[in-house]
Amino acid sequence: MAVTIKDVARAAGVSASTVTRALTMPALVHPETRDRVRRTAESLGYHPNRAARGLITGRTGNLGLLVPDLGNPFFPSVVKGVQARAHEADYAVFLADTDEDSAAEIGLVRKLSKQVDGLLLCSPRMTDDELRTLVGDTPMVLVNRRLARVPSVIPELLDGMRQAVSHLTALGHRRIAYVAGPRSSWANRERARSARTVVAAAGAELVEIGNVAPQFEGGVAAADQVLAAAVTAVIAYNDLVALGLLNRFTARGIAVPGDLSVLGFDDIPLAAMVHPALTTVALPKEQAGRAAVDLLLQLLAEPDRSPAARRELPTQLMVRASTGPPGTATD
Amino acid sequence: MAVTIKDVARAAGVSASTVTRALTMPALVHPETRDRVRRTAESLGYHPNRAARGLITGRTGNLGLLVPDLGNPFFPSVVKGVQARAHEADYAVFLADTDEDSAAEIGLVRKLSKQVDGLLLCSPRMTDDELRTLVGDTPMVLVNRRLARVPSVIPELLDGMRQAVSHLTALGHRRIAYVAGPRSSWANRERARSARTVVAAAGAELVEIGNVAPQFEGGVAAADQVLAAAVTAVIAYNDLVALGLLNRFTARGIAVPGDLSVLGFDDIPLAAMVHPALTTVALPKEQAGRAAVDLLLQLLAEPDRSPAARRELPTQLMVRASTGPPGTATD
DNA sequence: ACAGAGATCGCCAACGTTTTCATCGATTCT
DNA sequence: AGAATCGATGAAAACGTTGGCGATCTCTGT
Repeated sequence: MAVTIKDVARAAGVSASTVTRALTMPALVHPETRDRVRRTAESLGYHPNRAARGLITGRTGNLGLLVPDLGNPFFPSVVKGVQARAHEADYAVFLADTDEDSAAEIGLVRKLSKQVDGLLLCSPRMTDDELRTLVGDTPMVLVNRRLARVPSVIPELLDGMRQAVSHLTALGHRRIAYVAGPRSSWANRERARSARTVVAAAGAELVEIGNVAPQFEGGVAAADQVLAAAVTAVIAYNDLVALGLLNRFTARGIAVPGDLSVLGFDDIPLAAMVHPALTTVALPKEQAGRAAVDLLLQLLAEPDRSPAARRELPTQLMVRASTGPPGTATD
Repeated sequence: MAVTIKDVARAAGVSASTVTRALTMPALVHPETRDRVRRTAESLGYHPNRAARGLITGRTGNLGLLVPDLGNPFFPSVVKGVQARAHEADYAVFLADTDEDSAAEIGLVRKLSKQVDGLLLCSPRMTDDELRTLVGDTPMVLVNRRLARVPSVIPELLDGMRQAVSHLTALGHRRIAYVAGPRSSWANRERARSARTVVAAAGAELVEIGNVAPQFEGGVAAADQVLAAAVTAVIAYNDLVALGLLNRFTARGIAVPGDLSVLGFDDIPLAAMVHPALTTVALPKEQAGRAAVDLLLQLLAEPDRSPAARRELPTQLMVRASTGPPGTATD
């Protein structure tokens, strides 16, 4: 079988306790024996059994990460950030995809919470109340959602929306549509609210359309309503929806940005690959993942302090080819 | 703290062993006590401590999944399939992204192998030799790669390529390019080989270009070489590369499919969203993930039998708008 | 009625680690 | 010089579960 701590102890001529100490509390053993123990451990290929360690310490060395839909390219980016940071800290991460289903989400939180030291909930779809009942059970941090008393990492959406709307009004747009995402999404509620605030402040008019699914199909479905709304620009809940709009507009012969400017949110890699390239508000994705792990690790290290740390990460407008002055269609 | 098996035992008036048996070997206890134990366990909210169980059984109840790049939409689909099937079987899955780096890959296999019952390697980039040294250490199954004596789930690439080339030659193409992906990718070697075989069999001519990174940028980089090769159709290593080609062709004013037909591999969701929609060979993604878990679970259940089970999954050509008869550009 | 078989269950050791607690020199302080 | 402190180590208990072994009891067949 695998090499255990006793094997190392025997080979190094010390007790098991000393081996443990040499490896995890180096200050407590004589430098000479410490090195000897470490060398023999190394040469024997010893790796502590995490189950045994977890049994006594109560820690698993694992983190859990829940995302609504890996199919939305936004989330893989966050996952990458989480992974990178977690592996640096020698944590492994359980990933679970909830398929945009809040019931599945709750079940997975319950199930995973026993197997991890802490949980990362990315854009959870459950209600605030449901979320609250789960908090306290396990250390957790929210990504892309805010809730009182719960640590979270969120983007500066209001500022992102301000950049987007400033861009559009500077181009001359005065009547702008917002295609809303899922009602259960905090990000959507926040974006809608920001849009209202910012558009009003700019003295322009906002038309709200939706809600639609946060996917390509949602955009396709909303496109005709956008056209009927007689706007000159449309801000989509996210890039996937924006791509759906773009697709349907192309199919109906609407020129973008000539007839209609389209603006997304997220800046998924895809946004720069399509034609016309999508103007969008870039959200920090990998960075959010890393920050969330940092927050969680900090929480695990000092459980009592700072009940609700919050990190707000900057956003940035990426101006590409899908936005322009209104009414400049060439044909 | 958490409720342990002793709490349940005390509450139900039996010994800890009986609780264990009532829950995991129901046949061994009297139906009446079994039900009583189960009810009290339920009411106390008892869940066995996995670390303790793992310590004695040597099983973790975890699976590991390695993918080269979550940013490639192909992999999230596989991941989804793996997750779904694993959760059904009450396994949790560790996900790790190797960033297309074979060294990181090897390290992660080593590291994860101690924390899981089995490993799923999706499109591993390491060499056959490296792979072989890792096998035997931990039960593992390969996805999208074949190696003697190792269980694997792969797509019927030759047949997929045959469908693709038949489609192109039926349209009248006689000189076809293949843009190769990473040299370290088995899938690429296999696709290239299939392309040679099938194109030759069809009496057409194949021009090989590359290797490029399996990403959008790879396609962009290869596009001009494709144009210089004077072909009428191009088959890309995968959809991402195909999209890169498409993008660069559009930028250079090349009409697709008028001047040049473009064909991809994978059928990532994105393929249907772009304009023109991409003709591509659809690979079973979620299905491959599920099949791989099935194989692994079967392997864990009966470690000795069938040293190298292999599942080959069918592929299917999705004809969309990026392919057509050669030389029909309208402008 | 009695031996043997089968069903049901409790006791206890074991899994590999961490963590007190105790031990034993060696050093420092008074 | 004796006491107190400190540094380094080992012995043993504990973590929560499982599984082998044996004890008890109820049947069955003779």
